[in-house]
Amino acid sequence: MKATKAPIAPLYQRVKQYVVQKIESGDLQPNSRVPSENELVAQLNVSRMTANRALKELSAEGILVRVAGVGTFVAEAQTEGHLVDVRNIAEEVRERGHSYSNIVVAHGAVSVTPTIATAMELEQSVNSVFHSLIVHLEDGRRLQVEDRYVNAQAVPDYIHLDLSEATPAGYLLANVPLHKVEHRVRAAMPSPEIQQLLNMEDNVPCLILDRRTWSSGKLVSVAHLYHCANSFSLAETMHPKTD
Amino acid sequence: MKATKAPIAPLYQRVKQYVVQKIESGDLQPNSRVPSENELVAQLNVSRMTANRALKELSAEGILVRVAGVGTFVAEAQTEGHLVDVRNIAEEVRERGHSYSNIVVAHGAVSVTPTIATAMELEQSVNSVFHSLIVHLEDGRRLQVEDRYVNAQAVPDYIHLDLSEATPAGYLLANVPLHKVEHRVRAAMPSPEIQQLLNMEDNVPCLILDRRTWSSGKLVSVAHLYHCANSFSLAETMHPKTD
DNA sequence: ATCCCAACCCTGTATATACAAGAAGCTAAA
DNA sequence: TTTAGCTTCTTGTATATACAGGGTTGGGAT
Repeated sequence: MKATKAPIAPLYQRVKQYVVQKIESGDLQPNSRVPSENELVAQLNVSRMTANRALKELSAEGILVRVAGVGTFVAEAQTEGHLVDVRNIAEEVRERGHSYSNIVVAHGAVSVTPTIATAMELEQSVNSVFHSLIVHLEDGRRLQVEDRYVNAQAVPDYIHLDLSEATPAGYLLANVPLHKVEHRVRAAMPSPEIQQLLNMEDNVPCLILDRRTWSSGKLVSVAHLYHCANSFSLAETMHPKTD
Repeated sequence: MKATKAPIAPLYQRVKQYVVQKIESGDLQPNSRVPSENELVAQLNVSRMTANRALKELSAEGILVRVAGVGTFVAEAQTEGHLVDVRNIAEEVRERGHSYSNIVVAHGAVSVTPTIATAMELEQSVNSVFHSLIVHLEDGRRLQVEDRYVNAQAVPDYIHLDLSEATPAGYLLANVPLHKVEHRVRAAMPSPEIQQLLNMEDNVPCLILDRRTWSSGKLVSVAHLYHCANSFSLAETMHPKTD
């Protein structure tokens, strides 16, 4: 064909976008059938190879599932986090091309309990820490509950953070040099509160990432990040050096 | 009746293999230039589109880096601190000063199901893989259930492994060079079989580590490692570089 | 000597075409 | 009724062709 004047984005990317739009708008639900290559050819006036590339890449990205001889379908939402990185969840979501939003359940100072004091390596004289409880959403879907405690001595301005503008992780990464990080991954059944915040069905476990960060030898923050195990896993691929 | 066909991998995969071999053999070092699309056309007698697909996919996998107008180069090997080591569980237990033992539930060849074929990236001609199901014990306590599938073509001697003497991970680490590892951590409720093998109470989730290993571009083994979430978690501490 | 431009090689994108193979449904034969 | 085969739709692979645009290099004009 003679089309293609000054394409802002490559054609195959616009085809991808066309399909993604239909998914994100709710027009196409998980497991529903997406247009076949030949249907995209007819609808969008592109060649089959271009439609093939678009669907193939969306399949490689885990957005779609293709079955030879049957068709192409919307994949079950299954988010994959990174094992190693200390990342800002808002950035991760946006990098996947999705929209980020959050719900702030709590954000203020709380008095120290023995459990908190131990986890945060606090001295006896400290009797107050900051606490935030936030639900992070990806395309409106409840992805993560962040239950975070912050050392008020180390980051006194944390309490003034506007959580509609920034995430705790983003703020801390930008304002406190990171000297040591401890990660722990565990599984557990959700408490009723967590279950409700994540909209989880009964009898489904949580995958929990506990993260503690230090700066200049002082513990800065403890975060418990809860995810519904049905729709979240942590993954990484590495290429070891050949010995 | 089917006509006699060569049960071989698609051409673009063989081109990928051709390039990966050169890298893993040390023939091509990081940052060195790999054959251009047109050079592959001449060397392998394939079309440029096929060479393009091979290089494009290797680029997407992080093996190569492509620069328009310049060429294609071997990517720097990424080796950083990882949450999950590829370790031998028997060694880990003994390093903790405890006694290691195991129960072999199954060890033999099984026929390939579609699920297995997909997970193991098997070609259609392959209809049998090795399978082991082992319970690993630490001081008599059931620590981990290892549900492992091994590519029989890649490691034909695996089936003769004496599991009372060695673990699958130990054997594979010692006998197959490791070129790529994929880890996935997830949580799920145990199947009745897993629950029984781990002696788990009701309503307790599993923490599951899925590990896939490749050598010379071929998938060698898929392992599902099940742990009782009440008594197991994954942890790591790291010291980030100060930027 | 310096600067500009044309030639050339590289990757990136787009199309038309072709055949193979998987899956499902319909039809006709047993 | 059951079964075997045919048709048709789907994805998967492979090729030839074309043009666009980035990057390098070298030659020629100034």
